[in-house]
Amino acid sequence: MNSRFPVSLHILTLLDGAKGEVVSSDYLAGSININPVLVRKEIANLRKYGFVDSKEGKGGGSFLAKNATEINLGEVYKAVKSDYILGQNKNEPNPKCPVGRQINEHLLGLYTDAENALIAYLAKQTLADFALKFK
Amino acid sequence: MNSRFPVSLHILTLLDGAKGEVVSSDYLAGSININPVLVRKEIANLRKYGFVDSKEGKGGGSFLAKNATEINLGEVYKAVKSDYILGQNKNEPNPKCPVGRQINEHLLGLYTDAENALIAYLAKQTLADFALKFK
DNA sequence: TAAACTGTAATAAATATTATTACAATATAA
DNA sequence: TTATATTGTAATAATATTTATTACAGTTTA
Repeated sequence: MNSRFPVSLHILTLLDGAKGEVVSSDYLAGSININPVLVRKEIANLRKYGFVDSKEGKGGGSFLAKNATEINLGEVYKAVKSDYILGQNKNEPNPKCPVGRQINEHLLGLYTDAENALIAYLAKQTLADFALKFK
Repeated sequence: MNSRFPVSLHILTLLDGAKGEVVSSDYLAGSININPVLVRKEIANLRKYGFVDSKEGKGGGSFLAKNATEINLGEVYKAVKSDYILGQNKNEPNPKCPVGRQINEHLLGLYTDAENALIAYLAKQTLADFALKFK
């Protein structure tokens, strides 16, 4: 499991706290304690999903492109997800076995529904709600 | 993300199909298409949780220790889970930053609730329900 | 007592993740 | 107009995780 969700949420929380001021990838990386290049990559993704925008050049950095009340955690999850939520076997199961032949199809159905249940839960909370927990 | 959940569910589905007959780790591994040693490790875990039992020696193998209607997929998930559901940053966030200092605590709260939502969904389905999908 | 298994440890190989280096492009401001 | 601070991104290296393999002792059966 990678750390893209917590890293993205950390970035978004910091940007929310900055109230429109731009924040550099170095500053963000310093709070998260990861390499700034990873932060910039993650920001590229958040930008792609319309959550943030960035300004290049000296004095540049990133800022929220939407109000924190308009970003829910289900959307953030969808923006970073890559793996199957409950894992996958990379090898092809045995097609000669009735279970092997059909399991991926049935796992996919299960995963789709399970992920929707998770997203529904996450979608109840906005970035604003999350950021409010910080004192 | 590892493949422990799909591997465990595959094993359990095969054992359900075997109707009490013992199934060898070699046979299970052949259907899943993974190494038999991994199957035996995963079976050791399923045994620890009381889902299966095994018989050593020639003609040995594993079998369900409970009725498939008494095993729900939420329990299976709990038996194999190791990672935080939405990932974790292994490096310690910056304690000098208010967000860095508190984020793990707030992520933990979020993850606990999110995982409970996922488990609640999975718990609605038994192994028997899942196995019934196979023709 | 040979054969077919499980259980498990140790190690190797493969894959995935994260970190680092490097540098072009961009914007600011002295 | 030029030095500086930044983003964007590619390439590579380092680290961590996952999976596979090898090896073998112990168990049970026939």
